[in-house]
Amino acid sequence: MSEAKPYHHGDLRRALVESAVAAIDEHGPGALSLRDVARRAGVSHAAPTHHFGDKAGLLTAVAVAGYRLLDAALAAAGPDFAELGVAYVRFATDHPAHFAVMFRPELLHTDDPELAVARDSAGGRLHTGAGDPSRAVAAWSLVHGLATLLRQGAITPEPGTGVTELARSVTRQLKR
Amino acid sequence: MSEAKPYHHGDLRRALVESAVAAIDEHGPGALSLRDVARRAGVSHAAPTHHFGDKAGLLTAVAVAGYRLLDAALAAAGPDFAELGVAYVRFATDHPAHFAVMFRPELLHTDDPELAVARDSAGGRLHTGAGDPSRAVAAWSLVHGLATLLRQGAITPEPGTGVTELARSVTRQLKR
DNA sequence: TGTACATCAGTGAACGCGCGTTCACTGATGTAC
DNA sequence: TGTACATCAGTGAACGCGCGTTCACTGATGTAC
Repeated sequence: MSEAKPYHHGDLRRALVESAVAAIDEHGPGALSLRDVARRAGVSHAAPTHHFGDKAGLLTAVAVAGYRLLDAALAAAGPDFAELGVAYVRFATDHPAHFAVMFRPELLHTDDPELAVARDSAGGRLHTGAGDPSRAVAAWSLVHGLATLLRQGAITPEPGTGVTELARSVTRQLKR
Repeated sequence: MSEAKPYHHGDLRRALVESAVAAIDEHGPGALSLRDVARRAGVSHAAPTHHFGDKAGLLTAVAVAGYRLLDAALAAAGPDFAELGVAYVRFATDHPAHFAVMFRPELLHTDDPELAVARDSAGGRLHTGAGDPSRAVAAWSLVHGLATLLRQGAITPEPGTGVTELARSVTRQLKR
């Protein structure tokens, strides 16, 4: 509650990731600037570089956080395929910045080991419910496409219905 | 064949759109710069502005070209839903730059009338084969998701099979 | 056939801007003794 | 309890860069008479 701003932030790394998410929500991952992130967090413009090395490092941290959130959401949804699909779509609409960054590999340090671990864990959950490979590709395509089109506003849920219902009705169109 | 470069290009507008497509293929639509496009076309850096007004104008021209290409591809595919889906996925992998720009509305002049006409024409064809609305959303999500994931390299066709076969096997997973 | 003039296409210099990154630095914290 | 020192976090000035856009301009073409 003190007015005086301490020299040491305490948890600047986390704060910078949160500022980056806010910036991406507004302007997209391609337009992210380290200086803007620093401004949002109220620190000097060189601070993000100090913590993440470079811009791709910061975006990689956002992607890792995203995969962990997705992993947790899929874990909570249980093993049923339809519920996994709904959770995937809900994750994309609830965390659009994370979702966007996760699928922009050209902006990331794709060789980051933490990233690989987080991605593989979430990816594994996604495959559990699918059945044969062809069906897995179709299922992933279906929910990924719906998530993408919703995020872009190309599709909007009908008034009175939510994302969850829409996702459920769409996953039902897949053969059992 | 003359070495001398004429002052007037003849079809610079078209050449600039093609240069833009090449640049987007390499670096993505977000990283497009007018000066780079001009360099590729061998003209002064102010020439693109002369033709398109601003950067969004150039990207809008790319998007319009993309919707017209998609429209033609869908028309050639005929009315069958599965074939429409295959054509959609093939369009995305054959013309990744166009496809990317078409789905980045924040980079475009979305109120451009030519854009609206081209988009609606292609969109209309896509809906013809679908059946009821819920199935149309599912079908679009399915092919759009597959196209997106293929373009990002998140999914790759198995060795020996092509995009067409993969698209067909995926669309088959949708209920009749 | 010739000449004047309007129109359009493309140029190149100049501007101001925000950016990523580097670097020597200072403030704060923790640990050894 | 005190003091010295190492370590880490964050600063702020400086750099060079590529960018979009503006603007007065020049080269080329077409049309009127």
